[in-house]
Amino acid sequence: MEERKNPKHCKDCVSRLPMFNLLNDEQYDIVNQTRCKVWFRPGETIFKQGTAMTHVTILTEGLVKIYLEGIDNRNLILNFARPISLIVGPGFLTDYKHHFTTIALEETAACFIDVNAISEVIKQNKEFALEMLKGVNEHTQFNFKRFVELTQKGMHGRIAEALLYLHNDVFKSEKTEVNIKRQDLADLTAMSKESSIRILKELKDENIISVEGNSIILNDTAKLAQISSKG
Amino acid sequence: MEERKNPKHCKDCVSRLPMFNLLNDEQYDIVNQTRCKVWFRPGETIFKQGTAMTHVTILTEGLVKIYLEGIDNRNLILNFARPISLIVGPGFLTDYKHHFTTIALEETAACFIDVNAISEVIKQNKEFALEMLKGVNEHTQFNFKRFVELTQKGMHGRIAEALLYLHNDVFKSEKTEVNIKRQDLADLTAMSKESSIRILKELKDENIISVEGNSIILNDTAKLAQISSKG
DNA sequence: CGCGAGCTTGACGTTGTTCAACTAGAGTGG
DNA sequence: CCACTCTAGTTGAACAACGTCAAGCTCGCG
Repeated sequence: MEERKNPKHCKDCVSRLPMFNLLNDEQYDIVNQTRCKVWFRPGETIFKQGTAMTHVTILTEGLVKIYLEGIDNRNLILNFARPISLIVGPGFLTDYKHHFTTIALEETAACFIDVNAISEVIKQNKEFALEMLKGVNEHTQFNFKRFVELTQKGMHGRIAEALLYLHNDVFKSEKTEVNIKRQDLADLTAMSKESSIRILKELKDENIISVEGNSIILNDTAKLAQISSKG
Repeated sequence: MEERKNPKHCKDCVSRLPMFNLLNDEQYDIVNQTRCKVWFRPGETIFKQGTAMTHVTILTEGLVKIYLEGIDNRNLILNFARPISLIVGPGFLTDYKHHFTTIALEETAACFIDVNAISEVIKQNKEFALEMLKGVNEHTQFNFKRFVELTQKGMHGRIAEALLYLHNDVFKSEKTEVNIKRQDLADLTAMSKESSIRILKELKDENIISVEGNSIILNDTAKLAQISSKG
């Protein structure tokens, strides 16, 4: 069991992405040769914006936040990622630099694969190449949606949207509970930390959510969806 | 001459993108079979957000604006495109829908190529596939930059940035003159039309720009760059 | 105990939007 | 030719949204 969690070879890994099933043995070897797995503690940086992109990252355990380092030390969180996710930034095939920073929020494991190995596999395997492009396009769709939200919705709508995103896509539990720091919520919704706190307080006063520290319980997701849509 | 501008076959087209030089004769035939060229007048919609993406678009003449249809009839302009540009939205390989609207601003010609033909060529030609992915990643880099600007800069910075973008990437002439409607400038910078007008007026009063109708002359690009960077 | 990081609150100022009114120019039909 | 209309631009005043600053708070941890 532990052997399969931390296997000798990629093709025996239970934490592999569906798209890796498209590879044949030879292509698995190419990927496996340069592969290395690393554990990160909460708060540790996995890779930082501006540095050289020598590897692509596969998140196999934990939780990370992915964000743009903006102006005057302000950040903009693009998304959170859960296993199993392939993290390939837009520096791939272009300037080979990281265009966002990735930080572990929980105990997190990541496999690193040399970009040249990935390029080689893409060249050898058409289906893999298409899946790669498909993945990038899905991310772009997500970004477009957020682009509109962040520029056109008011703060209440943005917070509501963010809470639903955290619930549906990041925490996904039966319980309607999400866990996030105030500053991260602010960076996710493009507002100041104080504003995010104030909106949370209002939602709490209306019993739409309950707050206890970093834990936020969504009592009324329908109401949140309504707030989100009307701006 | 006119023959080469409107040729019988893609491979004789002078308006083809560098990446199409990677194709062999057979692959050119695949692309050419379904190709059709259409002219659009200013204001005409080339394709609209939400409709099925049956073709990819190659802009061969003119100028278009590409924008997201947002909330309450507000739009967000992603970018302007000049020939020769391959326009492939994030619906490609995913839901095969258009995720943005494209409208001609000048007399514009576009070639349409069936998405299946493009998929087939991508599968057959590794280098072409890599170029495609590279192109998408370059767009993503551009979008990230704008994402930060629109959420973190003040109105002055956003207008200054927009004017420099229009000058450097869209109009590109020796003259420091750009041409844009007030509403489009507002949609490009995520503000109201009235605000864009007011900022332009301030810049005009400081002699940083000159305005005559839709024509804006950038008298002091250095100053604009400075305004853009300090927010 | 004391320290530091994150959270909270209120007061205040700034930024940016909305609304309404007015203007200018281009096209259209009588 | 004029009246009419439509669109785009412009302006000011009122208002709402949002950020900043400063202070005090809580809680875990050494």
